[in-house]
Amino acid sequence: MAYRTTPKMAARKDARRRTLLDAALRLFGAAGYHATTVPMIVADAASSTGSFYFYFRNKEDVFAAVLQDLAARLSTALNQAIAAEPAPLLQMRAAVTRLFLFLAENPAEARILVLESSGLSPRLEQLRREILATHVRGVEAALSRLNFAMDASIAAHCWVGAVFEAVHFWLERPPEQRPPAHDVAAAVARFNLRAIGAPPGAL
Amino acid sequence: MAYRTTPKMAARKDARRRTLLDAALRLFGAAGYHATTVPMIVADAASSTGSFYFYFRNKEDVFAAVLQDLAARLSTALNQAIAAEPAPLLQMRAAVTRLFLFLAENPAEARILVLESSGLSPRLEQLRREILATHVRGVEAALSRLNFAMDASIAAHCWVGAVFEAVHFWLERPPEQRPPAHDVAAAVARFNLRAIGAPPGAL
Amino acid sequence: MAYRTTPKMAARKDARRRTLLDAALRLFGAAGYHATTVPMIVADAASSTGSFYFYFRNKEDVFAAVLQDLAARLSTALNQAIAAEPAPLLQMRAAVTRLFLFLAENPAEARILVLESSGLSPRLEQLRREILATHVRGVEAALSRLNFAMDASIAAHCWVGAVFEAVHFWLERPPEQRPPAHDVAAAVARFNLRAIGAPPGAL
Amino acid sequence: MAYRTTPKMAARKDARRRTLLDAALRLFGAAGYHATTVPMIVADAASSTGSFYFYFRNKEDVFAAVLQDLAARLSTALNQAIAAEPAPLLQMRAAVTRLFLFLAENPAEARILVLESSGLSPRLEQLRREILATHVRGVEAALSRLNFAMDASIAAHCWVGAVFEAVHFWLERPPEQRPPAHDVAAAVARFNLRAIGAPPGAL
DNA sequence: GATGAATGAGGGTTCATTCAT
DNA sequence: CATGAATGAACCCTCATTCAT
Repeated sequence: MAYRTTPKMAARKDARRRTLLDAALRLFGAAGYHATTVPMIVADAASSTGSFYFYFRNKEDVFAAVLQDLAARLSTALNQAIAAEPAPLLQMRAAVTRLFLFLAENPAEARILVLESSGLSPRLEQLRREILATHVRGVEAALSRLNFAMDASIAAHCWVGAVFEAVHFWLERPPEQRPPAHDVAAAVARFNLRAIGAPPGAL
Repeated sequence: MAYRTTPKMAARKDARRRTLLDAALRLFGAAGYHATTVPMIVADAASSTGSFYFYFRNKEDVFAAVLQDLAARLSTALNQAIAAEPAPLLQMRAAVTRLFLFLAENPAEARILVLESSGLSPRLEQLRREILATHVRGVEAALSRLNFAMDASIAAHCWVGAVFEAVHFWLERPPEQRPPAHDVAAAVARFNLRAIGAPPGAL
Repeated sequence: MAYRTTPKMAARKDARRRTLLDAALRLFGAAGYHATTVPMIVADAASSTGSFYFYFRNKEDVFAAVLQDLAARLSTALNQAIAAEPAPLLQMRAAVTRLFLFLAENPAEARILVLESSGLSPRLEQLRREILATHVRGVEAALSRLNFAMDASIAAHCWVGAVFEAVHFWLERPPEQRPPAHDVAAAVARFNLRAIGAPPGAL
Repeated sequence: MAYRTTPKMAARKDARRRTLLDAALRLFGAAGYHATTVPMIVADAASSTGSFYFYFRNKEDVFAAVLQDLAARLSTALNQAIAAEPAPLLQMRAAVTRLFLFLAENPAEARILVLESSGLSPRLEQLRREILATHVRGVEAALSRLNFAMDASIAAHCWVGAVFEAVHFWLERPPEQRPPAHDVAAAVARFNLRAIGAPPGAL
């Protein structure tokens, strides 16, 4: 009846968990889910198998945690970008741009979200799609409000698909050959805005 | 009496290879690359492990063969669709529509191209990008000829990304909830044509 | 102000040990040695791993402690039962009956003694045999005194084996299908007494 | 269309399976289920992990196979012994004797059947008990036919328990200190026959 | 060419035990 | 004395690949 859990210990615990999570993000992003092994994560985090399974139920669980962490950060970034703009069309443009830039600046996150589709468990695939779906729904809602003549749901998916493929293309090129991210983001935004029938003045 | 290789034997050989290839396509499309094992393919093709490794170097090799076979069929389909149209814009619309329909009608192929072939080995990734790039270059060339003001390369990627994501979305819904494939294909075509600045009359 | 070890503290210490011991008994009895983990015991006792290893050397050690505790209680029960009877044959009957009833009334103890403590480490096996041997020797001594014509050692083992197997059989049936414990105990006693040649009048 | 499975290959296959099975029997008998690992079995059989899992679904499966093999051999031995005797009581005596001798001559089998009770999976425990139960039912049926005044079911369990404990006791002694197996078997038989009220002349 | 038994590296995971706080 | 985070050895099992027949 003496030693309680101190705040310092809790901080250590959180730090260790973060270390593992960061290593997982890095490796999942670089090698994909299947090629990343628990021993690899553990080594990269300078931790141990035991610790890993102390903080996460299993490999699937870390991936889910990585995904959720990523979703939260992406969501924050997008909301900030949107909130900074006054009008709907400007908000949509800001959203595309920010999404592109977020992924361009965070390649690990981008690879996980955009191309790590292969053979995840239903639960993980569901989680990954949910992140996209959240974004798609946001676009869809905006499109509906804008009242252009089109199927908002389909257009929203095309919209997101266009961004992802553009990011993928940009990321797969060697860094020194990449055009400035901002320029590409702007071009993608123009593509999408024109696609939904935005007036030329809005581009 | 020594046997020489007769044409009939060569046909047999090709048939066996095809059987394995078809089984692989089916299984990769249904379960994904990682969840499909060589024993599964072999069982599905009513063949044997030994035969498998006679016809293919390894598991990655069948996947590549499946991808290439798929690419050839897709390319044929697209070229036919394009050749049937007189004007550039009509051709581009036909290409989008045909691409969407081809994938919607061949879910195994779609899953392989859109979902499964990401995040695999560099060689496979390369192959997949090649297939995509072929299509993208076609779009890019057409866009350049149309002479609209835009970065043709980026637009081409957005264009393809829009189709893929739309297909993915369409395929992941339960069949009874899917809107008619033709309608969605048309909507996607409109999205893309508008995005590249096609005159409203062309939609 | 330095604290000295007070009697109250010693009591606390013993209490904590007992809590762990009781939890271990419960779990070993319910799930068996291998399926019971140290974390499980610790959780059941609302204690901690650290405490566990303060009071016991290791997992094997708790099991040994559980066995010894059990042996002491069983021994007390048997001695009481025997002391209450005037004549040797009556005492032997009382011993069988009490043994059966003790195990029937304490299923956790029974499973540990009859089922679980076999096939473990030599040290544990040794301990279990010791407990059994104590009882066997009692029977053997009684048999020798009775002077019947037989190998007392072998008969003593058969005697104990008969009781254990009968208990096992009784315990493995669903509670609602079990005959009254007293009846079975009496039947087993008759079996054993007849086996050692007790006169029919003694049954 | 040429090489079929030859008888020679089938024989090899059976031999390999037997090798693994024998190694498993040996090790399970010596160390128990939990202390025996698949690597140990594989090493003892001079085989490989892959082969092991080619012939058996998993570790539990080998144990089941060992148990079934053992049950068949024991059953054969007992049936032969019984068939050789003309009268019921003589048959029962022969059964006890043979059971004892079988276990005394096959220590690995004995340890598996008699004391490897600890913590097996329900399925395995069920299988093990079923072997005993078969024997118990045989005894029970015989007792019922003899029409002695007793609960045949309980007596049958005591009967088997007596044999097992006697075997266990005999086996745990160093070989040079063991009394002749035949003498002990005879003593156990006398114990059991007397227990069921056989007339003194039958002993 | 065809077959399928054999291999073994390597993956995910558990859990008894230790030790800094 | 109490706590629980940290460790890592060892387990069971899968599956791509090889090779004798």
